[in-house]
Amino acid sequence: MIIQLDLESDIPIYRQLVNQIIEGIATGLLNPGEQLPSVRSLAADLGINLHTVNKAYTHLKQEGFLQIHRQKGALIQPHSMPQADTPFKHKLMAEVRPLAAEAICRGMNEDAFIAACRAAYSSIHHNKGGTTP
Amino acid sequence: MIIQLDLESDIPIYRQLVNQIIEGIATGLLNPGEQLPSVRSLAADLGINLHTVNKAYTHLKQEGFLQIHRQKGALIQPHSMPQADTPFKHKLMAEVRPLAAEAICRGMNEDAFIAACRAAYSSIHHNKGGTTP
Amino acid sequence: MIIQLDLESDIPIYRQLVNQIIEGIATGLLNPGEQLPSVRSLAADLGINLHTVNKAYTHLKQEGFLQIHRQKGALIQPHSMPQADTPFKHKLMAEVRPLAAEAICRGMNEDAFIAACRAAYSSIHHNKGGTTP
Amino acid sequence: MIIQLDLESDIPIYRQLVNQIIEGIATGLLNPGEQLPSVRSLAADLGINLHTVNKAYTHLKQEGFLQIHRQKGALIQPHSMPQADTPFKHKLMAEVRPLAAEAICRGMNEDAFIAACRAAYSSIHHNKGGTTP
DNA sequence: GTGGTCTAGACCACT
DNA sequence: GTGGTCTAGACCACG
Repeated sequence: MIIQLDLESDIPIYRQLVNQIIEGIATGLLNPGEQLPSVRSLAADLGINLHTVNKAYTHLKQEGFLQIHRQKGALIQPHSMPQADTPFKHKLMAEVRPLAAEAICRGMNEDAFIAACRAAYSSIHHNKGGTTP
Repeated sequence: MIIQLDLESDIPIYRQLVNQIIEGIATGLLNPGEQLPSVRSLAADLGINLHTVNKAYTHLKQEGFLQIHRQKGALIQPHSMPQADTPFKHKLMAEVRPLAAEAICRGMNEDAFIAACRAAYSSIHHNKGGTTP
Repeated sequence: MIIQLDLESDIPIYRQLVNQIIEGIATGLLNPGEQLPSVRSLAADLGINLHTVNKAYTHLKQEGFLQIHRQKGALIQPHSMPQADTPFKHKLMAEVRPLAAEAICRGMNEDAFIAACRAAYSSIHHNKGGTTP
Repeated sequence: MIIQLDLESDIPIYRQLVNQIIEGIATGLLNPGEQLPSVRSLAADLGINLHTVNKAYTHLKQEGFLQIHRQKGALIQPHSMPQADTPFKHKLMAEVRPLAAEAICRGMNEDAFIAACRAAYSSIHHNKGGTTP
C-alpha cells in the first residue's frame, strides 16, 4: 500500500498516517490480520521520524483498528473491527456539523452538500475488493 | 446568540468560536449586517482572553464572513457571503473523506452515512428563518 | 468636490480624507486660496465624527497644504505649495520600494510596474484644469 | 540576510519585517526553498518578541510567500510565487495613487515621478543574482 | 470604548 | 527544538 504524505499540510503527519491507514482498511487494501511494516521501516520508507509512526500506530491501537505485539509488530485487527457505536456517531455529527454550516453559509443547498458527502464515501468504498499489493 | 465553549476539547477555543459563529450565520441566528459583541465584551462573557476572540474574528474576516470596522466593532458580512468555490469544495471533500473512511471501517453503509450527513445539514438549516434573540 | 469614503477599508478615515483632499488639489478641483467646508459641516455631510475631520485638517496644515484660521475656517494654501524637497523624495522612495519589491516577487517586469505608476499619475493629472464644482 | 528595524517608525514592526523579507526575495538575497530563522531565534536576534515575528511569518504564509513546516520552521515558497493577479494590481494602483497625487501637488512632473518609481524598482532588481550570504 | 500592536511568559503538540 | 495556542497586561490609533 502506498502512503502519500503532504509535509506542507496543516494536518499533523501522524494524523495523515492514521487517516490513510484507516482509508486503506476501508478500501480493502489492508485486510484484517494483515501485517503492517515495522515502525522503523515505515518511518525510513516515508522519511519521517519514527516517533511519528509510533504515535500513529498507538492511536490506531487505542481506537481498536490495530493490534500491537511486542515482537511481531503491528497487524490490522483480525477479529472485531470497532463498531459504529453511539460515541462514534456523535463524533461524526460533531465533525460534519461545522462543515455543513459553512456549506450553508456559502450557499450550497442540501443536494449539493449530500452529493459531496456521497462522492467522498463512494470514492473510498468503490475500490473495495481490490487486491492487496 | 449563545456560545458554548468546551475548554477541555482538543479543538482550539478560537476554532470553536469560529465554528459557532459560522453556524450562527447558517441558522439565521446571526443575520447579515448584524452587530457582534466587541472582542472585549465577548471575551469577558466567555471568560476567555480577548486575544483569543480577536483571533477568531480576524480569521472570520479573512474568510469573508465578517467585517471589522475600526470602532464600530465587528458585524456579519452584510452583502456577499463567500461562495462555494472550487477551493472550498476541495477542502470539503478532503475533510469528509477520512470521516467516510472511518465510517466504512466501522460498518456503516452508504445510506447510514448519508443519513448522518443529511441530519447534520438539516439540524442547522431547519432553524433558518428563526428570530434574532 | 465629492468625497467618497470607504468605511470598511483598512485605511483610517482621516487618512482617506487627507488623500482625497490632496488628490483634489492635484487635479485642480480644489484651487489655492479656496475655502474648505467647516469641520462641522463636512463631518455632518460625510456622516463621520468631527474629530476625524479635524484630525485630517490638522494633518494637512502640518504638511503645508492648508491654512487654518480660527474664524474663517480652512482654506487651501494660497501661496507656496509645499515643494518636492529631499525629505519628500525620501518618503516617496520609502513607500514605493516595498510595492516594487512585491511586484518583482510577483513577476511584474519593470515596464509593467512603471506602466502602473504612470497610469496612477496620469489618472490624476489628466483631470487638471477641471472646474471647481 | 540582515534585517534593519526602526522601532520608532509608525510602521508596525511586523509590517517592516514582512516588507524586508519580501524585499529579500525580490533581490534574490533569499532564494526559493531557502530556510528562514526560527521565530524564536529571529526574535532574539532582533530583540523583539517572538509573537511579532510569528505574526509576520503567518502573514507571509497567507500571502503565499512562505511555507511553514511544523518543525522545520519557515522557508521561502519553493515553487510558485504568488502572481501579479488583478487584486494585486488594484492594490498597487490604490497605493500609488495618493503618492502620485502628493507628488503632483508638490510640483513633480510625470518624468520626475516615474524616475523615482523606476529608481525604486531598479534599486531592488539590480541586485538580483547576488550570492546568498 | 473600539480594535491594533507589542511584550512576556506559559503549556502543548509535533517531530 | 519547532510552531500553535492561550493568557495577561500595556500602550496607541481611531472616532
